[in-house]
Amino acid sequence: MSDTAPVILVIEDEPQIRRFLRATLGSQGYTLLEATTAQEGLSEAASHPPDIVLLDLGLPDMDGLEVVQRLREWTTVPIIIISARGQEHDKVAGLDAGADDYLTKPFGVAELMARVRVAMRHANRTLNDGADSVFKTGDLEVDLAHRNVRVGEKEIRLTPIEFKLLGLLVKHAGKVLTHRQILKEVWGPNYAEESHYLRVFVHQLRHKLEADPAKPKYLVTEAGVGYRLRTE
Amino acid sequence: MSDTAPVILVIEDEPQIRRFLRATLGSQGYTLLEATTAQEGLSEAASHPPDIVLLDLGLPDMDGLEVVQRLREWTTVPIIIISARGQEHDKVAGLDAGADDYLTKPFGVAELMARVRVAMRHANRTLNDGADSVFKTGDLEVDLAHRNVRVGEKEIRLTPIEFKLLGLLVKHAGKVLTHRQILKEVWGPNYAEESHYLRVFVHQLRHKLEADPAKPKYLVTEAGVGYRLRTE
DNA sequence: ACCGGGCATTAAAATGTTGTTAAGAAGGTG
DNA sequence: CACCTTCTTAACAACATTTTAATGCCCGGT
Repeated sequence: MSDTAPVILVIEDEPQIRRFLRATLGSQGYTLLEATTAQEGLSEAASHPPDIVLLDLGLPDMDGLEVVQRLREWTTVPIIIISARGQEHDKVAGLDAGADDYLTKPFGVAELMARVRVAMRHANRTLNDGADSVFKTGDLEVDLAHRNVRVGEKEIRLTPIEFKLLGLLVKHAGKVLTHRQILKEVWGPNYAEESHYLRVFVHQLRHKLEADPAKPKYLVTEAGVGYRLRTE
Repeated sequence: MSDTAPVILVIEDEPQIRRFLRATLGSQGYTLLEATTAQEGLSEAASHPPDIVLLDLGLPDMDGLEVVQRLREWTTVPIIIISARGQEHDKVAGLDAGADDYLTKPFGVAELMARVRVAMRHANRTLNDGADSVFKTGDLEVDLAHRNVRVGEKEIRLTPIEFKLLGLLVKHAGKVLTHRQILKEVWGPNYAEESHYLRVFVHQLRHKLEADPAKPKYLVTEAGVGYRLRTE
């Protein structure tokens, strides 16, 4: 299985810092996406939704705070601001705009890495409060933290998108998610109307998870609305 | 959204800083719990679970990291460390032990408040899916947010229009809604006169919800006027 | 008791949504 | 570069919901 490494999007115009981040984060097993302008960063985030965003406030083409706001219109991905501006009011503005953390340059690698780990914890902490993070219903068992899925005794292999889709359903188990909600979360906001993607992947998931894919027990259709993962 | 003020537990031995936090946080509408030792802090957290913990690492009776670990054994409450130790390895250790943020003394009030707000955002997000309002009357249970409906133990599946219609009735439970009101809300303003639509769907709803559809208990007809969802 | 107007019931046609399949493109890996 | 997996795309089949229409029922007024 191509071990799905967490994806970090770096939006930063200074090549030196990008190189530095590429080296340190890359060596820790993260996959890096890079953008050198705000525009590029926003569209990159939309087309390849990352697990974490590292954002430099001092971009040439747009105010960093606006970038935060634009991201927050559709995603709750952790945003860590990296900025040369260390004034308190800058930090407050950044955090209140929706960022999750704020690091002032120059910063230490170790601290950055630790704060990235905190962000990963938050991202992975699904909506179940403190309880064990394995979801069970019937024969189906989904361990979000360890990224594995079982039906009965059998381990199920899922592709990245399949897992993301199932993960989303698990996080909102019992609740109906609309096609648009799912598409925006899994594929990114540009795909909100591409509901045929969803059909294909729901089909594949059922094929892997359901005893009788034609009569799904877990991943049920709410016709005209969306899909739902049934709880017992 | 609880109507009660968020509770912040401050574990800090220096009276000055406690006083300072009491003043600033208190004036922002937070309720403060205070503990001056690690022991006290741990038992306070256990007996009155707070929404956020502010933890000083330099406590007299126990290492701050151990406090974090002990808390993390049972709670995911946001922990913000406040410490005089500003060395990078201290921060890394604190964050990796399970803290969510790390502020070095001396810190600005505004930044602390902003980071508390970030923590509150995180804490609230986990609750969002849980307890929305579910409407109940007799055996009927309607959860608008999750979009599901039950009668007794049995899950009822509704089509989009059926659900919209029932949802409207739930939102105005107990009140009579005229045919025109319902038609305008559910089908749109151009359908205000098409009352036969309504009859068909009321019939279908009753068929799915009522024990005896001919003698409706929940969805009752107000002859000459409209329909009403009966409350108990 | 009869009539009429609103209401309930039913079912088939029309419309819209979802499921299925397969082939080709893209991406990653050795 | 050649392999493999995964993703995208498209076309068609299967299904569910909504609309439409026709019929029968109940109740109050005369």
